[in-house]
Amino acid sequence: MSKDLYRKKTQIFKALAHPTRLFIIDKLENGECCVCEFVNELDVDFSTVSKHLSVLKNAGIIIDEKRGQQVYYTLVMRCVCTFSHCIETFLNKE
Amino acid sequence: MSKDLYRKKTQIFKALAHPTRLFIIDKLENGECCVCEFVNELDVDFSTVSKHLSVLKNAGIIIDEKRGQQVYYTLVMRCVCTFSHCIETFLNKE
DNA sequence: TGGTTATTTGGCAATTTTACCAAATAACCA
DNA sequence: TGGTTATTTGGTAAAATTGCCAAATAACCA
Repeated sequence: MSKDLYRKKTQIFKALAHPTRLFIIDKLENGECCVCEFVNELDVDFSTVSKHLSVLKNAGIIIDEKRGQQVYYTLVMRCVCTFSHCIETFLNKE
Repeated sequence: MSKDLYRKKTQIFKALAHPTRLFIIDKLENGECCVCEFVNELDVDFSTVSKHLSVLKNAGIIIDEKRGQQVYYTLVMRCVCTFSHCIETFLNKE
């Protein structure tokens, strides 16, 4: 496999490698959410949440749609959830 | 889900988020390898390879076994491969 | 138009990750 | 025992990531 493909794949894993971003993915598993919903549940600045969302968006894991004043995010790379659940099972065994 | 679980899950993703470590995982999909095999195929210092292996080992993704002078590594978190293939499919679509 | 709300962007200091070199350890063999 | 090979560990400078604040944008409403 090419170096470039490994680099691109790495970007996906890097995008997921943060507690806040994993929380966002978990919430999105059950359907779209607007930015304000994440801000309400996370104890971080709204600008920080926005930057985490843009990391996931740039990686192609989620997409955004503006409706009125709000921006809604949707999970497109659904297999992240499958893997995430596998990790949970794995962690429970230890 | 607890903050601690998110932190632990993040460690798994961080451990995977490097081109060299993804290459290692790919090779291990087909069975165990010794450190020297990775060093031969990667254009980095052997101490660097060793440190990447220890990152994966500490995350519980691979395990090691010493036989003679050599150390062999085996992939235990096999679902990483499934996800890795999903990402490849995803990247090919774009 | 002016004000309010929702979100993103720019900038920056603190923290984390990375890769190399040199040195340490460990197993084997002469 | 001494030398060689395989691997890990410690140290360090460079690069990347993070989270906050302040400022910019963008949409809505009075």
